[in-house]
Amino acid sequence: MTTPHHPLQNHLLAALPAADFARLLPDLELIAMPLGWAVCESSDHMAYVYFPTTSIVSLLYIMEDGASAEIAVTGNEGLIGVSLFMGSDSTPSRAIVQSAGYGYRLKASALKREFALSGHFYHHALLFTQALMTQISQTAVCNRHHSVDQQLCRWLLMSMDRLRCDELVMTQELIANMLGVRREGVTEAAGKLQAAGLIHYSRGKITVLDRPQLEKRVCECYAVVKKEFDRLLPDHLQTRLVAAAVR
Amino acid sequence: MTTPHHPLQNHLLAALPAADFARLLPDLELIAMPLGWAVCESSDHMAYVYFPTTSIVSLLYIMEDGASAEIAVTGNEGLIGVSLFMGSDSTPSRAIVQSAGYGYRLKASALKREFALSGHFYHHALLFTQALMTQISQTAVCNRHHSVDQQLCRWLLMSMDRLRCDELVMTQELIANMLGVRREGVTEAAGKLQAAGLIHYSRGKITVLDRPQLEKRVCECYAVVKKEFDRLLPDHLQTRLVAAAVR
DNA sequence: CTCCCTATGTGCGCTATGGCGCATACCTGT
DNA sequence: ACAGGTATGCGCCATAGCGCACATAGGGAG
Repeated sequence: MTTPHHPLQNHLLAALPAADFARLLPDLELIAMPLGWAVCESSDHMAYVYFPTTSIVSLLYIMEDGASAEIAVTGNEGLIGVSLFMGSDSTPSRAIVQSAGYGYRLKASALKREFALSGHFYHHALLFTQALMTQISQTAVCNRHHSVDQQLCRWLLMSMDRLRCDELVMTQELIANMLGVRREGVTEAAGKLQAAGLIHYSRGKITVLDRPQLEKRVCECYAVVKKEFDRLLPDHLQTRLVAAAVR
Repeated sequence: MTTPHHPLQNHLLAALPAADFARLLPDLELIAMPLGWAVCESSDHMAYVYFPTTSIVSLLYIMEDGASAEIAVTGNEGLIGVSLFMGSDSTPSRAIVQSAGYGYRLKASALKREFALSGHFYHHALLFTQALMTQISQTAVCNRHHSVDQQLCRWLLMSMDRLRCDELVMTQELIANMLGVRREGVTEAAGKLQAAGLIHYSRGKITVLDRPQLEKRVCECYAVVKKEFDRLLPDHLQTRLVAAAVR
């Protein structure tokens, strides 16, 4: 069974009134998003905004010495390329596909045309941006105060929320890059979780076995961000209804 | 000598075309911002946006266990209350006056009226928001990878940039709260800087003696954020000219 | 079936930072 | 001048995370 692709799988697009969506549809271009693809390099002038549907994209900051840290992560609840409508068209961070999948992209010109014609898209885009700011803020706080163990739980939960399944294709090395810690630190933290029976992993594949227990171990940051996304972007229900109708 | 107050001391207001500024002027209310005042509590529904002129305001996140961490800091280059025009009217963080001074505030209703009448203000407000996102992102990265020493340098430089002088009224205890580290950690880091002759401090007053050397010790985060602010908000020169004309 | 590459596991010492308790010194108000 | 509070200094130990070196193991390619 092949998954059918549709722009409505992205919540931001699904939240648009039918007329606005119809106007945008011809400009939406399905695009495969392979693992590791740099959707946007730091300081790149972006020509498109990207709407993930089945992929997950991480915003990463790469330091001068090569060390990295994840700033935020976006799946089908949002978009990549906030700077395009915030007034600039670049940021100092890099966007990397963390989980392969698909998405749609929209030319910057089409985006601006749509913003000029109707305020709905703009409105949702700004709400998403505010939610993104919350996520970034919480990342800052979490980096300061919480252990690798807790951060791994947070990272797993956030990734699961953005996929439909309980299985992630992801090496510990990559997770370490995201969290900005040593690979061994991830090995140790993941080992604890596996010993406790919460997850199972093997050679680049992680399966979550006991999500409720993961939620017990995670720091408050996870809930804060989730709550804020739900508050600011309460379109999840609508999305599912529309997606069901499309299928 | 008393400092005369004027809304144009705030760069965002100074960047407005004369007509837009004139329309806003009657609604701008001068307000004293004493040290430690919570301009906005977390999850507070905001009724005003605040434009610092001579004050500095920190965005703080307070954790469940009481630990805190600074997310970003804003002086007369920006405003407090981004959520008001991003679509919501609250955030999970708290805004605290870090350096006493003055500012102007504007009712949410007047803000929205202005946005409807002209896009200039909106445009600058969004650019500022993007710069703020960069600052928050860099805070996240800095928290992950840099030492307390480096972060103290960053904090001092960012504070100096937002004041006109080289003297900060600030205890090490408060700095520790901002950075989210132990007070003793700040004592130690500040001690090193004082021993090296870069700063002098005594009971809640810090004087920067050798700014160039501070810039040598600071991590890359400081420059990244500064560059981004200069790129996105290149109105500093204009501001000074206007401010000079007003005086 | 075998080989090799890559992912994971482990051990060791090191350093930065946290937690705690307490000493000191300075400023301010009376 | 004095007292009291507050800001700063310091020591001690615990521990999380880093850097490094290397061992092991699973799984795909031939």
